[in-house]
Amino acid sequence: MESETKPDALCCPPQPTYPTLSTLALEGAEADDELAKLAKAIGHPARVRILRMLSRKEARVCSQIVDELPLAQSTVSEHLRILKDAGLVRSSQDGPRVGYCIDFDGLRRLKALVAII
Amino acid sequence: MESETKPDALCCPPQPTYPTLSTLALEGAEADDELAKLAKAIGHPARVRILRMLSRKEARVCSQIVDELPLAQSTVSEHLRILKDAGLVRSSQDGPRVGYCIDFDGLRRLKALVAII
DNA sequence: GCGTGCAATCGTTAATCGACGATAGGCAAT
DNA sequence: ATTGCCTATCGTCGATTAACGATTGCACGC
Repeated sequence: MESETKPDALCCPPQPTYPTLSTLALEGAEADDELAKLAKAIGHPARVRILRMLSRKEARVCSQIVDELPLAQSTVSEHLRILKDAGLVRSSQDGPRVGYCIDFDGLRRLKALVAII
Repeated sequence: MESETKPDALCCPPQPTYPTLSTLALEGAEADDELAKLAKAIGHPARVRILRMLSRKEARVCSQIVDELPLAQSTVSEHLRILKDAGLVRSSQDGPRVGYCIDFDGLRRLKALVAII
């Protein structure tokens, strides 16, 4: 996998200083595919709940998220993987635990793409 | 089906004067489910393309949409049904044809729900 | 009434998703 | 090194999705 490895006091590293966000297209076939991919990632109630949890900073460690949801640990892990693949969530190792947080770049991108529909 | 039936010069009737939009919750389990449902509806490139088409008023009649996409008529009809079920699209009969247009209430709702994540 | 053209529905198939239990891997104490 | 905890991955199963061709159902012109 391509995870981050640097631990952090609370959660993930301070975002790699948003790369090429402003140069990305908001329209066209590529943007359509990108929006579809992001939307698909939040197209499940459990994943919306996880995103909301993280955005309130209510829960960050995987086990906390598992406790909040009526789902098996493996299922939650899979939802987290989907959110991570979509670029909406970041993770960091913190000893034996894994901290999760919002990927604000991805979320901003989603909001921008939705806003201009 | 529960379609609209009143034809209109170009497309759909002038939106039934947005009902309870401002009283709907933006958070909580119901809002999560609602967002997931809306996001799922646009979680496919073809449906994003259709929404964009309609928002530009580039194509409104079903056959036009079919012509713009590399998909069979039945497949496009299914995508339109999904968008309609989600409340993102409206339809109106115009003789033997069917006009489609954005449901601005639904789209606004989607944008609002995404914006506050 | 009768064909014609357009769109929705049906029926099928392959692929993907969602969920789970079981297993494997990694890290920190012991 | 061994143990114990936490998370990711694997394997499986049923449900859902996406796509298509074929069929049905309408609304109009003739």
